[in-house]
Amino acid sequence: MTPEEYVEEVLALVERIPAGRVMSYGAIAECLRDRAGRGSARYVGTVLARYGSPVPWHRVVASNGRVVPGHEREALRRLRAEGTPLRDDRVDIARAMWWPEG
DNA sequence: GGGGTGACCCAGT
DNA sequence: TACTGGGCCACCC
Repeated sequence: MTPEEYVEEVLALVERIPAGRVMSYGAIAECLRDRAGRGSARYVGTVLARYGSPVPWHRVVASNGRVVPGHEREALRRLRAEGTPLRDDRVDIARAMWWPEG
């Protein structure tokens, strides 16, 4: 599997995250590990930094609920609009975390 | 082939 | 709660 194909897998998964829910970088990496056989939280972050603009990237947050560095305002604005559970400027991961079925 | 670099994660303080 | 150090992994010089 080429890096380009891995990017496509990441973007496709991010697109499946429902409004009002989120996934962490680590969760995405672990989820794709079965399909792609590789990948890490760090690399998922790198992929979204470079290629994430077309997808709902604001639904991807760090495992501690912190939103995307450098895009806090935009991310929080969109998350609030979707009704994502927030605690101050962080996502309430326990309530918002989403996993694909299967 | 070696080393630098992250939109990370976790445990300890 | 905030900061630190170590581990991590794939890409890219």
